[in-house]
Amino acid sequence: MQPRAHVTLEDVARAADVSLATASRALNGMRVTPQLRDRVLAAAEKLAYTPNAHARALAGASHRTVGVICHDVTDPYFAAIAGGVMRVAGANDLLVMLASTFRDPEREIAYVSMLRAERAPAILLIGSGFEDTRWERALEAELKPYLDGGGRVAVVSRHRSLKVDSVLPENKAGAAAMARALLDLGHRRFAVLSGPRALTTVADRLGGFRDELAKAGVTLDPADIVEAPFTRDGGYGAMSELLTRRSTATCVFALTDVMAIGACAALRDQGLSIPGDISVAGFDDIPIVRDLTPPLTTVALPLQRLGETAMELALTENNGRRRRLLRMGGEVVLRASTAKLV
Amino acid sequence: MQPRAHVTLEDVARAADVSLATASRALNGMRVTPQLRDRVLAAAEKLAYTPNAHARALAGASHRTVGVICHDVTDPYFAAIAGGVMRVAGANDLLVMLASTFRDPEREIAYVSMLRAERAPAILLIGSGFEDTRWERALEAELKPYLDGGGRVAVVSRHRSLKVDSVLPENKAGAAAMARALLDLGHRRFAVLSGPRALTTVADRLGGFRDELAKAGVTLDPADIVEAPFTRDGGYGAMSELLTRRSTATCVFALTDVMAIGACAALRDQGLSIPGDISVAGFDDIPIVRDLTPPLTTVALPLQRLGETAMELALTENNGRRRRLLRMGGEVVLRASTAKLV
DNA sequence: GCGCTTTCAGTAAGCGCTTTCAGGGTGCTA
DNA sequence: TAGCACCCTGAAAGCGCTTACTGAAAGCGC
Repeated sequence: MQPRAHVTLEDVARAADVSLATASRALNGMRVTPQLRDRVLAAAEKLAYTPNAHARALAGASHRTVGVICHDVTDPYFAAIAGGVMRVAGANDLLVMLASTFRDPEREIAYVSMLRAERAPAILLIGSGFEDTRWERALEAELKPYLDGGGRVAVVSRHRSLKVDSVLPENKAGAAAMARALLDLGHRRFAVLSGPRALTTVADRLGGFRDELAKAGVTLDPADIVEAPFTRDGGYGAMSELLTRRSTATCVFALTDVMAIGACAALRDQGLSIPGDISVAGFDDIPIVRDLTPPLTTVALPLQRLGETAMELALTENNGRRRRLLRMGGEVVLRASTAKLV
Repeated sequence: MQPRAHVTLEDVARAADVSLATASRALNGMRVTPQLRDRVLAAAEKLAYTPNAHARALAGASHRTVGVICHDVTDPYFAAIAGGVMRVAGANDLLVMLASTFRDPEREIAYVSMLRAERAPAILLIGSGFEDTRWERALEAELKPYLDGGGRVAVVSRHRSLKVDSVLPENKAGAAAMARALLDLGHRRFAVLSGPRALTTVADRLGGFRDELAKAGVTLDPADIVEAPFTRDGGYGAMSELLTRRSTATCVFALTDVMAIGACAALRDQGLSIPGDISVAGFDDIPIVRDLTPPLTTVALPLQRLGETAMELALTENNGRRRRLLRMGGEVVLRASTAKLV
């Protein structure tokens, strides 16, 4: 016998010989005579009934799937933050819909639109905004009606003009602190492995680093700044490029740990020792970096907490006033990948 | 002015002075007089209209969100597979809903139920099944009606009794190959860092390893098998335990790379050298292991392809006959973490 | 110019559920 | 025993959209 495509509430009601309303109430735990309730539950069980979430959502029941949009789930930085988001979501009995844009602004907007269509109660944007006015406008155009409709939005990282709750990692101050720490170690000649200029995170970290160096009278040679994708291979390529340029830097600052890992691989492949020949520092403090050899000096961000906090912001009312959680992390963690210069 | 909670198709139709049906057709690209279509599109744009996905799904339009359930997104193994899934999904214009069960069987079933309720066109189960009859029954009970209703399911890793399309990594043969490779290096005394016995993956890898050793007349001392969670910290703990037990093993085989990473950290913390004092091997070949020092010997699995293949299986018709893609990966990659015993 | 097909807009019937509203028992008070 | 308040159940009205089906106008051949 070919089973019906979908068992509906009506089937259950008929099997239990009650009305639709009673079946619905029994299934949702509202007041119903125990006898009837048992009949309904038994029928539902026997028919392997699953409510149609769409019908339910359409009929007004609030639903429990929040959307999280990040740049790349395979990047440990986002994975760690997503882990935090999911912890809090799980504790609140929420499903998480995780989407990966692969850093394509268009796709990011498409995802927001999709989530809006799904009437997700909350949308979390994890990851840097783009310094791109056209994109900002489009995103805002998408978000505005969503917010007006009662949707909740929270972002991790800076978005220039978004009027939403934000969790802001200490990118600028953290990079500045790193500059100071590296200067303290005696370094004077630096190279930076940078990411795409269009990301606000890049602007903040690079700016913070450069400005702090400038305060100490150290300037960053433009030839010592290499731009590459925010990936392991991006870091590898950028470091290789730097080596072919015969940079005289004694210390390389990678704007993310993931890039730093690639940089270390490139250096190893060239037979250079870290920190003997050159020091390497990163940013983020993703879990793996303490297991590297040498363990990586970096700027620590409480990644999991970033995610947890964002989710909490999205779950609590903000009464229309945007909240900004600043000063998340930013302490320099000196490990063995950076050496003191004598 | 307080905007309406949600702009509906009716608002658009009214603004464009056409009927609901015409508005719907215009928005969906069906044949409509250009003049009317433009009016509808302009109205939709002006009102920032987004169709309600639930209403649309309910009204019969197929929808484009597939569900992926994995054990832990923060684990690079799953992240890599998920990356593959998303690549194929993206190419087919599908949204991916990624859920993390944190290895809780109950939660896994809850997620399947949820996805079923959402009427997702496909569900992907990434990660080992549990050797637990009760759980299997429950999962099957959930999946059966879904499949009967036209849902598509694909799994990565072995599930004992699920009649669905499967992508099967070479766990057993891979572990056996590793045993042979390690024996060839001259090792005779092994320890294994194992995961939860309830996982089929554990049974396969441990069994394959042990059986192959047995063929060579080498037995695994039960005291040299330590069971711990499939995480970095699990590996760290298991290795520490092994050290306090004063195991005489010359080589440690961790059932996953992630555990191996933890094991290496534990060894380093005890001042032991790899592979000088002890050799370490893992399983999976997650991207990071080649950047470790020393790089890790492991059994290579084409992680991204695993995910891509699973998604492809779910997207193509199987005409009711389950397909099983075997022999995915399983080659031993010898790196510097294992030494030849003289 | 008439009757035919063809084209395209509008009307209305659901999709499966929640929830308001009304009605009919029941138990209590007077 | 009549009257009232309660509590439950059932009928029915949507939620916002898609898609037959209907019907009018326009194009065509003879």
